[in-house]
Amino acid sequence: MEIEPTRDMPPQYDPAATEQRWYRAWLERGLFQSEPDPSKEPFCIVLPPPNVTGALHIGHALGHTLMDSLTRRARMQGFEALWLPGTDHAGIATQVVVERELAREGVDRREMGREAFLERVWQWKEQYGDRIVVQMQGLGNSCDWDRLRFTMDEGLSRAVRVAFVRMYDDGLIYRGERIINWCPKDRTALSDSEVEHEEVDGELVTFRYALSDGSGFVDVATTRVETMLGDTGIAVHPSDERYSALVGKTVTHPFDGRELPIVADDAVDPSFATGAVKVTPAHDPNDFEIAERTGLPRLNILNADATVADTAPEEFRGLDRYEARARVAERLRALGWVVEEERPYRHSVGHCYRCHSEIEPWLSGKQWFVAVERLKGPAIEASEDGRIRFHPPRWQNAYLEWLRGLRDWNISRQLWWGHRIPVWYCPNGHEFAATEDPTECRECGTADLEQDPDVLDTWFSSQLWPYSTLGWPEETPDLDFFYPTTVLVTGYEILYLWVARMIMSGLYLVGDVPFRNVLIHGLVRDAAGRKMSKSLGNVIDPLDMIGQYGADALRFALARMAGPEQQNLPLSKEGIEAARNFANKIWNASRQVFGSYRAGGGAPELPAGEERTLSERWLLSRHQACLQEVDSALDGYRFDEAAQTLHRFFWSELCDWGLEAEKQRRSNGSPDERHRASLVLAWVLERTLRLLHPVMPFVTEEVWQRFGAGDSIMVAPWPEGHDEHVDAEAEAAFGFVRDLVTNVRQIRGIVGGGEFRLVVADGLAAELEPLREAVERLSGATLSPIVDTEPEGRFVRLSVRGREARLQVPDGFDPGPALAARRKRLEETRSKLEGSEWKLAKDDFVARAAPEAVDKERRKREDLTAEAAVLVDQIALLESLSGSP
RNA sequence: GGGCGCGUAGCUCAGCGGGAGAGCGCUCGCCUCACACGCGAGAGGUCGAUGGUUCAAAUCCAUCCGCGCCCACCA
Repeated sequence: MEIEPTRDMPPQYDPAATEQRWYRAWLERGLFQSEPDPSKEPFCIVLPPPNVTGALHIGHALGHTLMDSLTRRARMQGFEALWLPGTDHAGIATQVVVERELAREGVDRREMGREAFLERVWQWKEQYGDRIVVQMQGLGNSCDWDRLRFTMDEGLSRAVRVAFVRMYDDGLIYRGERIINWCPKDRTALSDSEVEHEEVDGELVTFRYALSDGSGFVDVATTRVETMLGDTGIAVHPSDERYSALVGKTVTHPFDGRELPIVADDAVDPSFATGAVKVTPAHDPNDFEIAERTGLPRLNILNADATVADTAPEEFRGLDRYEARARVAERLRALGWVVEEERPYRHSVGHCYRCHSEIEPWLSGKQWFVAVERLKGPAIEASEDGRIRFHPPRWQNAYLEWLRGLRDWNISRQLWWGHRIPVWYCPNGHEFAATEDPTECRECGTADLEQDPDVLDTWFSSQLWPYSTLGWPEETPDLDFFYPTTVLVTGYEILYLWVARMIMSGLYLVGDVPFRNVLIHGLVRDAAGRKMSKSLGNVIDPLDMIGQYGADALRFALARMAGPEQQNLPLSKEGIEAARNFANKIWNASRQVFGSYRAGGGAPELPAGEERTLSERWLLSRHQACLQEVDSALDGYRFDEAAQTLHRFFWSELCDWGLEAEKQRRSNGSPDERHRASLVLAWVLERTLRLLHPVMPFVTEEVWQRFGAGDSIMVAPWPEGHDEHVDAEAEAAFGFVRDLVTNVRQIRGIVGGGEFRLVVADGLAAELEPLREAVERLSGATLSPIVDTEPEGRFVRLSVRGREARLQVPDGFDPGPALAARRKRLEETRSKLEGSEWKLAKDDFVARAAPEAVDKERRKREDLTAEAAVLVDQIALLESLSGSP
């Protein structure tokens, strides 16, 4: 009887018709929601909040796939699993986007004023801020959307103010006048972590200052000649004999006649260039410090937009910094004071991580800083004593080194969009921080208060994310239950910017680490290993891919690459296509099972052990191995291994052998018999679907529902181990069958007409009898016990795992291909055998190698010898069949 | 200038002390009653180079070559 095609399952899986339906169902049933439940263990991941301005890119897709897989598995394992989503207000990024929009309307934000501008940004946020949320849902993310947070929510804003005030009152936040990283395009200060250093081709210009007393010159070198307009001194190393006589003298500035003292300072490297440094305290961090120590004055010669300020000689005023660079060089040349040709010079220059402009070290009045000295220690300890574990562990060193070298963090930004610094000033010179808007000065009672105009670095609010989203500073049940969170999943690019700061602030403000594990995943690249970028045109858009191949396919393609050691994850359309094919395979294998299995009656149950066939016992045993490998892989965040194990088991074992072995049995007999013959397969399929669900949520749910085994696979329990299914005997016995079949297939080569007959000894024939149909179907040869007389001339001898069989071939059989393959294999076998014999003949090996190694080598020699003999035999027989010598 | 990582089949990578592996691609044959998004059978590698340790090295050590990344206030 034929297997009836399952009526409601078309031959191709259609993700588009499936995914949204299930996502809505999950949402409606509230399956993503999580509340503290003392009867369960907590599991919590906070989503690294994407920028509200952002669209879902492939990097998000990777991180989200990993987080969703972890969360879904934890949920199935019985944890109270919370994946907490949210978005980041992303100070500069968002402000720039809205400014650009305004520019198209011909409006400058400064014209509209702070309040109107902020209103406009909020409007923008209301309109577009949810876009990325919708995109995340398309990926299948099982976030608790009822808890969606935004870094500028009322609650989180309060958390920011409370954190600031607490640190301010504790002396950890201070205001100071120090040189900072200034982005002239965004017109704001940046922290050190927001500056990206890049090698740039520039020029090293060496020029001279004349000594004021006319006794000579001092030569200095610089890559930014324009800064000489702000020079206030010359520094040399104290023990540099070339210059020791000059210390204390002055040089005269060529353009404005200022006298610049020559000072001595240890920071000068006598071996670099001329050994004398022009000191520009307002435009170089080193020079700033030299000036601090030696008392040189500061002279700021740049405006906020990096044009030359009025403090410089008139002829340079208003010039852009690059124009000024050229003009100053030109004027020096005109003076004959450029002593060397300007030399091409490759050096490292800081760039803004947002707009990529060159950063200008600048002295821009007072800025707010976080003093990191007291925060570092606990953060270092937490990692060293294992309270936080990095995956892969090598990131711990990077983290520790960064912390040890960390300097105070500039947190004030000269922007409007963001958390305004909660500090107020009164005309009497008082300054204080408050969590709520004050009405009068705390010290003198005056109502004439002015709030600091700056806002906080975006990362100041995101560093609070793991606990502010759980209700901090209130002592909420959420915070109590879910904090510290389980694992933070992120790329390495924000390890310092974000991860390290969460750890420092969490320890300081909450008193415990924010997460127990940090999973640093690699970077998705194109198939050629290049970074994806718009300019290269090699960007893979996750939304496109979901549309074309389905979310499951994209997720599987990403997960199969993502191990903690994998730094580069090359993704290609072909890879996603292969994953799509896998989803289709799952679908079709299920169709096949449901062709005989009577679905709908709940989770499949296994028949009693003695009723199981050999291939069923084999499949159950292999399934246990699969389960174990998947568990251990996922416990170690080795998604690549888990995905590959599932792929191999499902495709190469379950489908290629488990499903095929008893096709006949499942298509013969009464519906009842066919159902019984499908029980083991259905059982294994149902469980394998559960193992696949965290990575491929949609297709697994769509198929799993047909079992009628529960509300949703999302809340079905994670499969438990069944040690009693591990069956070495069945694995060996069925392994023999597989080898036998493969041997026949190899000899048979091309499926031609005529009858192939597999002739075996009586004992083996009896053993294979229960598998007769499977063997015949899979090998394409009929099985028969040995007959009294030798089979007629046309046969090939087989030896499988030391057991003999003969394959009788039909008249028209062309032994050519098989013959060629066997000859090649014989050659290989002989060369291996030679190697093995040489090894065993060597006294050193037998005497010094481990006894097991020698035994193994002896067995290997025997196997190879036998194999070679069989091959010689086969070749002779095949030759006689073809009539060639 | 420090630190980390990588060079294995055409491509992307696994293996990390004892018989060279996977996926994709390629070749050949098959529309075999779940799936051509499929089935079966194959081809393809001096494991970057040199030297060392070892009975034994893709695997450990050293040096070199090539590539990538992170950190850094050398004008």
